[in-house]
Amino acid sequence: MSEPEVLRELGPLEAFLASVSDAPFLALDTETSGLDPHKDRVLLLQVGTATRQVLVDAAAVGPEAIRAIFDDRLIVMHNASFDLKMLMATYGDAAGLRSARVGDSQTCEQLLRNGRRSDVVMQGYSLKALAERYAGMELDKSIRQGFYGIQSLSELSSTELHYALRDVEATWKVFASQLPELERDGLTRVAGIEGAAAPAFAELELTGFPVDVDAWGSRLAEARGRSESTRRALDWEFREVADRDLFGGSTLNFDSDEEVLEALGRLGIRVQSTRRDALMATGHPAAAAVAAHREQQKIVSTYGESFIALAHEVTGRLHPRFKAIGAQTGRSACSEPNLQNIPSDSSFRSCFRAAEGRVLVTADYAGAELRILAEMSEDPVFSRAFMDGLDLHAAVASRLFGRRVDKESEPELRARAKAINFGLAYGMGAGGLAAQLGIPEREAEQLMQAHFRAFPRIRAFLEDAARQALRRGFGETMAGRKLWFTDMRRDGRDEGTLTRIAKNMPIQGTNADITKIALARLVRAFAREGLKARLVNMVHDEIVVELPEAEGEAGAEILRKEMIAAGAALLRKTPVEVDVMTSPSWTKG
DNA sequence: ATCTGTGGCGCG
DNA sequence: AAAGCGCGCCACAGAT
Repeated sequence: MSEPEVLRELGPLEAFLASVSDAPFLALDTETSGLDPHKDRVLLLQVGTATRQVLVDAAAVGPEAIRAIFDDRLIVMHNASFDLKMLMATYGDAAGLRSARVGDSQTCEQLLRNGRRSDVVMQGYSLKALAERYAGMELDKSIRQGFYGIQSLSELSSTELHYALRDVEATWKVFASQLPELERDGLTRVAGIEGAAAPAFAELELTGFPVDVDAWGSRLAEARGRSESTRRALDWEFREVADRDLFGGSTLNFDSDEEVLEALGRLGIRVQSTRRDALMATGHPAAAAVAAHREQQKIVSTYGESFIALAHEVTGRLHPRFKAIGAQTGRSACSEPNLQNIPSDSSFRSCFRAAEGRVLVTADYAGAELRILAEMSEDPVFSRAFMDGLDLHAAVASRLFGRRVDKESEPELRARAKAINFGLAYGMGAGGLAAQLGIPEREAEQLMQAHFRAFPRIRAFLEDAARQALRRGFGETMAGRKLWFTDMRRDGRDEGTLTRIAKNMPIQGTNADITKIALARLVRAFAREGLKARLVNMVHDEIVVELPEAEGEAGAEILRKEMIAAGAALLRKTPVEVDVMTSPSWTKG
């Protein structure tokens, strides 16, 4: 085996790029010294096609090499956001990665397999697995361990360099095989959306969400105080039926459902579950005390030490992992920590503060899912309400209850309509609606009937979505993202659950499509306008950006404009509204 | 000592 | 009081 050549200058790289200029796309891979862009770096760049690849010493070249590679070409990576994140950290803004044209063989595979049996059976979406399936190539991923912790390329063996080249070859072949399949399944557009959003997800992870660790600690201490007090209340409520420890507290473990149910039973309270609503429905103070304590414990445990310990030792910020396709609907997911389930009141949210001299701009789509439902169903009342800029829940309430309803005069009726809009739209039953509204089931039943009479298009659309899922075997969003139902019974999901998923997926998934289009447009717009704005969080229909105070106004306008444009790209008839707020800290939408 | 599944609950 | 959908994280329980 000959020693692969490692390029160290721009000239030879440009010559190589010229020699493959006929290729419809190039594949790119990197080898890094580790996974943390704030501690590790790119060591090696590999770029090429199925037949020709080169290696580039990452330390020997500058951002102009990255620009030369990307240069408005389609560049395909496997799990693109990781490579982009490392490249952004290594080469900075001058590399122009925020305007890159990107394809991602990993997300493409997720799009192709979404809900299909192979999605379940296949061992993940690793390049190794796909290379085997698509190209019959054997990749030995253990070789990659050899790169971690090394200081320079000279430590790499010729074997390791050959393996690095094979990863590019495999990525190219996999993507080339995926292209006709994407075309066949009508997924080309959404594959483009996912690729375009990859730089945005890279930026989200790289930049991180700025958090005031001291302020967080104070909020946590307050929550602990409340937790101690709810605990004392519990000890009192259960004093007759629990043993005491040395300090007079009860020895009951209130985190154990079994023990709690048993103890409640000894107090004469029969309840089937320790869910909050079940406890509250008993009307017993001891049950309410359990619910109150659990609420505090949830805060202390989920948003406690382990959460804030994730603040990065170098940046002091939270750098979560975003899964671009985290749900079968197409939604993203976030972990370590999850920044998509921070309590919505201001207690913890206000601890997310922009760095000195900067501000946060928070922008969220107003009523996104209901606008999508209006667009897809073409229901005249829903559509008219949005076109006229009306309050939809109030409009629906007026129609349902036969009199004028607005937020101020009839908050109760409006709240009912809101619960109906959100619940019934996705197949909630009369029982669920009754529980939600605290009304008898008979009344809920009548409310449902009235809703379906008043909005026949909503019902027809949802039932059609369920029917199509069974007949065609898949549901789809407005961008063509699909979820296959043919193999979903395997998960032991019953017919009812499947129809509800079928009703919900096009709506939730279209929302995800729109937000991803917006993310992609935003990073490009910020780069184009030369702003120092950075994406720092996204929560399904909300995007948070951090930028210098002086850029605040311009940045806020770009956010509004690009998010609205993203909505209009899919919703042709229904107007989209975006609420934008600028503040030193994260504010509730 | 770890692993897996479950119930519960934070968010959209 | 198993059912409106989608996540991730916590603690428990039962297993290895």
